[in-house]
Amino acid sequence: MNKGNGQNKQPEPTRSELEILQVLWKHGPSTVRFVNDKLNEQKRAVQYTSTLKLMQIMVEKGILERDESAMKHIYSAAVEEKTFKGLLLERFVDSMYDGSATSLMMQLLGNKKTSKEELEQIRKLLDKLDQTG
Amino acid sequence: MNKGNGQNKQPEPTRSELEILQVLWKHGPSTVRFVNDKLNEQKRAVQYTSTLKLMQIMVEKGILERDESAMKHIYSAAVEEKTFKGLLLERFVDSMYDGSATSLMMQLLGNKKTSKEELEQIRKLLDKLDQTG
DNA sequence: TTGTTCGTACGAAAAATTTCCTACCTTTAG
DNA sequence: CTAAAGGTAGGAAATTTTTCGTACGAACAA
Repeated sequence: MNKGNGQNKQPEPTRSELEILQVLWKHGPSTVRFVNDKLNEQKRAVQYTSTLKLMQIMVEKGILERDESAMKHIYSAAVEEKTFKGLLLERFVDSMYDGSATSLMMQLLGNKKTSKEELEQIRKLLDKLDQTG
Repeated sequence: MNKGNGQNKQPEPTRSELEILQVLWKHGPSTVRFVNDKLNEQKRAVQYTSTLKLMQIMVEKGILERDESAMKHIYSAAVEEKTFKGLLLERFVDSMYDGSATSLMMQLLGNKKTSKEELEQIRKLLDKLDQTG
């Protein structure tokens, strides 16, 4: 049981898997060739078949989807970007900041210099939350 | 060169290493026994020597420090919690949110329901940043 | 047709991470 | 003293993750 694909509960994407997801989210459904090129731009050299293999595995895991109708298979993320990142973020907060989103923000605001516009944007969001919440 | 320990640029702590760091940050300098117990509380079973080994490796990497004056070695984090987490956070933001702290916050505030107190706390921080910055 | 290019499939090697076994030393209770 | 309990060291095995070599089919230009 639990062998083929299927939308299992994501155990924890590996770092490489994440990189591939990023490309697909950013550029939409793509060929292996395209993804591989992107990776090689941003990263150290990676062989074409390595990327291929990884993406195939991700299909098995249900992280990616594949359209095989044409010879050049088209891969796309099977998980929605926002949802997925949200999940990872939550885990990050949980493990690193004891689940406190606030303390994470504190750290963030404290560390990096955020532009006035950004601060303003955040403030607006806070206001909106106050109203609705 | 670059073999023993020494404060090299952290390549990327593994998940297990992070778990150990958490314990040490939370409880301060500890014995392997203590850390192992904590891990077993929160996690699946881990053998004592596994934890030991991992912590030894971390010392070699310079992530942990060890006081061997007594028979029961005392381990402590060689990296400052806030700094280290800040670094990881920054990487997280970079890779996941294109470096935009704001969009991360958006996501965070949007997803999880944050208490009024927490929101207020953030607002205060924003004010302070406005003054100083 | 023929060979070159580009694609997938698949097995396995390589590397990195994690786990544990075994040996051996120290401390402590009896 | 002796046995039991608890430490560390280190090698090696087991897993997981990543990379690549090889085979082979389709497309395409010459």
